[in-house]
Amino acid sequence: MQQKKEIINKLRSSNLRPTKQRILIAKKLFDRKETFHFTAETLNKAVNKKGHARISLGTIYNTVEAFKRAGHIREILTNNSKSYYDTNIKSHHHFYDPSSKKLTDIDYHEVVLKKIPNPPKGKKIKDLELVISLQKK
Amino acid sequence: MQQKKEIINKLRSSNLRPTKQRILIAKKLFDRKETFHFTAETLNKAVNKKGHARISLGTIYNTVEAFKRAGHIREILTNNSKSYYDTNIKSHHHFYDPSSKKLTDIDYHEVVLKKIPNPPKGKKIKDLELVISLQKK
DNA sequence: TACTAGTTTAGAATAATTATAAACTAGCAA
DNA sequence: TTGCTAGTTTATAATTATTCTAAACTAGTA
Ligand SMILES: [Mn+2]
Ligand SMILES: [Mn+2]
Ligand SMILES: [Zn+2]
Ligand SMILES: [Zn+2]
Repeated sequence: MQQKKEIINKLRSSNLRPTKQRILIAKKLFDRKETFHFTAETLNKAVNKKGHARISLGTIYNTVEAFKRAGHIREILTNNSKSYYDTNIKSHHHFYDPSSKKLTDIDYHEVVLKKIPNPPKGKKIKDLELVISLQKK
Repeated sequence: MQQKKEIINKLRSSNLRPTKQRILIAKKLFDRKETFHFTAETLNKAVNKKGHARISLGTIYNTVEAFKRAGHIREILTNNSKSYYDTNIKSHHHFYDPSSKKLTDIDYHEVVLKKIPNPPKGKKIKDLELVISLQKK
């Protein structure tokens, strides 16, 4: 759970002015216990609930991109037409349920890779993501 | 390397009429030594080179979808805005180089998973894809 | 050869995202 | 405190990838 102060610091530390909109979006994203997996659309819905000042969709996109560049969120692999983002920025894996289009975290240590191939010449591994797609049993 | 006959059989066996367009696309896709990773756009370019009868982009999309449904190609995980497809339909993994946006196959046996988590209740694993993103060393 | 269901096509429609440019505001300085 | 300005937000237009539509075409069969 992140206080407003912390959120403002987080924004300042990444050279993002703590505007009303960014603070509200950051609260929605980071002021929660569990990891949040979202798209621009779901974030927009979450943020533009009754009782809040309305935030334009443009700002949703701008802010998601800014938070991503700043490393506060990461984009997840899917083969959906929409981009999916994750408030869990640690390297980790996912279950993907195509029927609900929902992602679930798998902790990095829940997966043990006994053997992986060497990266091609001149390249090193930046990240390693496993997606386990599910189906009805 | 697939002969025209084989290609026609492949189409027939999946209830796809072997039209001029489908045969040409299938040749481009399957009549080659290595795995082919492509998007609708790259396939369209490959197929609509000089010397060939022109195939509409609509047909490219229709055919890719039909081949995918028939199991002749599979869609790959990326976080690109375009859909990526693969002529390698065996379960396998990929290196992804964000700078070139190119995928490279990793044979299934090049990766050994020593431990994976149990799928949630009522679900089983349909597929398991690992993507290793690369960066300059 | 003629029929018909399936296919192709150009073009329109849709969906997600990005660009534009005018109005607004956070942070700083006079 | 006020004014300035660079950064930000917003509505709206533009772009990009993909899907839809419906008319023209054709593979397979009778
Ligand atoms: Mn994708
Ligand atoms: Mn994606
Ligand atoms: Zn996650
Ligand atoms: Zn592959």
